[in-house]
Amino acid sequence: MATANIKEVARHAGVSLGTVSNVLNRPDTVAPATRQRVLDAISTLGYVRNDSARQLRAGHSRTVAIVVLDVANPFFTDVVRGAEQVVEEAGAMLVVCNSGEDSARERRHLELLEEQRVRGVLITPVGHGPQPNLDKLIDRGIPVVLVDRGTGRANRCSVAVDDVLGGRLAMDHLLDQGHHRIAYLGGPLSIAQVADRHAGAAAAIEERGNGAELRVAVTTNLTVAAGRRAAGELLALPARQRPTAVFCANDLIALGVLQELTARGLRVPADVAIVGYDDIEFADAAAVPLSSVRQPRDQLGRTAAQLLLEEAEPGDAHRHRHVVFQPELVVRRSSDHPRRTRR
Amino acid sequence: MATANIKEVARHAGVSLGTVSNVLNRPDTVAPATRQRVLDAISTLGYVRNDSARQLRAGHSRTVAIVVLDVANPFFTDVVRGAEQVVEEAGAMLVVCNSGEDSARERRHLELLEEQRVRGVLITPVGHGPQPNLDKLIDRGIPVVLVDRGTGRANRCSVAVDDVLGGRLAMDHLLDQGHHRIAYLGGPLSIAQVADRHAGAAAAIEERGNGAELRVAVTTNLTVAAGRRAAGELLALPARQRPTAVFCANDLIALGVLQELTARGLRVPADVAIVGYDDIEFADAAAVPLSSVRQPRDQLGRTAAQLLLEEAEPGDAHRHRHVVFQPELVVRRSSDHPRRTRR
DNA sequence: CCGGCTGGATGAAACGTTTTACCCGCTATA
DNA sequence: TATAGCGGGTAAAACGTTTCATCCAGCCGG
Repeated sequence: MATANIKEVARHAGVSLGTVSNVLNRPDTVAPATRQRVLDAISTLGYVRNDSARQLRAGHSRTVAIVVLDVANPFFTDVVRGAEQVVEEAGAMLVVCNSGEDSARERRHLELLEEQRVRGVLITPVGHGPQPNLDKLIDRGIPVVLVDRGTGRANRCSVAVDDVLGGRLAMDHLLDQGHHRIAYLGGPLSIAQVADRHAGAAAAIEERGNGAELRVAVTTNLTVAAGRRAAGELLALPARQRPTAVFCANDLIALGVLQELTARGLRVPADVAIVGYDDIEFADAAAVPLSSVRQPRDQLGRTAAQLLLEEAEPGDAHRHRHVVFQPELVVRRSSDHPRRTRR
Repeated sequence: MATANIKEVARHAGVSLGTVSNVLNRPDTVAPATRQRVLDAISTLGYVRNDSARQLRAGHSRTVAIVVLDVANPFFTDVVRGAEQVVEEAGAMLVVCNSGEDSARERRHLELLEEQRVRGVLITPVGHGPQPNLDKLIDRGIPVVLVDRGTGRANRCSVAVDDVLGGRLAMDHLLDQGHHRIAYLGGPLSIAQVADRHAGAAAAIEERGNGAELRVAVTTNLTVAAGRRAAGELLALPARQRPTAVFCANDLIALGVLQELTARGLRVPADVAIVGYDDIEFADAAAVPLSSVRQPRDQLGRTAAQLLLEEAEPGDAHRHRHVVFQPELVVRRSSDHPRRTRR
């Protein structure tokens, strides 16, 4: 069932091969009558363009790749959706590759993508070190845009969200509500995001905390179970040292805290207020809807894709840009309970 | 920076173009000395195979596509991970396409994939009707495997999970625990999965319920909020008509039920037992860990990919198969509380 | 010494497009 | 009337592989 090719279409329509190509690519340059004959031939033969041949001629494909650390992570799925939208509008195709935090798989993907002569690559690289693979791609003239990683590099564009600002927003809100003893829960601090969010929180309290105190409890990871444990430790403190508000490095921790506090008979937000981070889908559906810092994830993807397509555009010199988005605080019941200020 | 091609490599190594190709594809047929010369040339020139040309010659690509209804849905992300594994082991590449439940986008994806001459397509089609697009692909000789949909078709393979059995498992478990008044919560019934799970539950109670009663509450959708509302309605019943156990069509509903019951002062599982469906990540992390029916999602993906690759294998006639997996009940605290049987 | 075989290498064809240079007949303009 | 321009079309080259038929040199058995 060898699929019909352009030559057969031409023969069938009684025109030359070039004309068929014109019908396909520049329909307005061919007379309506012939155009119709060609279209008829195409449909009766069930002709389908052969993209390999097309790419071979063009020198590059019309696909853009995105390499994510984990396809199952909601952060990345949203980024993918955003990127997808832009890429498809541009008539290209987005292929999603999963490195699974494994740099060997990442490298293998990049090699395959290079063989395919992809138009460009959006990527959140594994790790934070130097990236010879990516440099190689860039040397070859394949545009690369970094997603949520290492904003500084000169030879590529990047998009990211300002985690320091996110920490600041959360803390400002808690201070506004009149809290004075506040805890930051999350870890390990080797994760850049965890450290940045803490830095923002610390800065806010320094600048306008008016003597408020920030207690940091480092967790081993960012899970619900870790949140429960951390909450348990807070509860072990004597009542008047106990924080009246906690800011968690992500929503999973926050949900764990919420569960443990509730189970031990404390009321949220009356006894303890909680603010999470990421605004995952469950934040709104929690027993007490969770305040959280939301990142514009799909916009991250959209912008990354736009930068990439812009860079891939032939012709005019492209200047690399580093776009930083601002997160946004979503206040829900878990922290919506002003306290009378007592000092 | 036009990338070096095979001809330049040949010139650089002082051999013919065909020899380079042999080094790449059948290294053992070329003498060690020349082979080494060629490899050196390849590395000094930074040569990278051009996949378009290769595909053009071969007539088809080495990629397999999976078209899912929603990239962000954990069900599909797990299926993708499973498929990915198998496909990559076979040296091919998996591209993930997202139809977003939109049949126009689905069609567009299939068209593009056909232009790319993909090796095969794994797909959960939008809707349940006839699928002219897929039939067209199959006519062209491109293997298609259906995922979690319409098991019966003769001209393609399929993989699915037995939802009727899943309903049965849940209900058997609740009956085993001594429950007599049980509710099934979920909807709309137009969703095949919701209907099948109910059918299984109803069959179980019919066969061995010994007079037990199944009350069905149809919800408008499968969300936490719907679960809360449904739970509220159950609570409105007079205490002795109130079910002592609920089986929910998915975990979101179940979580909603859990929240509402807890908020109204009922204990789970002492007052009301709950069983969910899907075993999402949060099931285990809920305030009361949730019993749930688990589907072998990644195995679904793995098997689908295997069937596809088998069918794509040239040569021997392939017989289409329909593989049905059995779900598994995971018992956690939310239903682990035997009642003394009173009649 | 010859015929046949073999390991190793070669050259050219073929895959299906897109693009470029070119051609033809016609009309409008100087 | 010569010329330029134009709409509509054609032929052929080029893209980078893979494969297949061919070739060559050396070797072995007879």
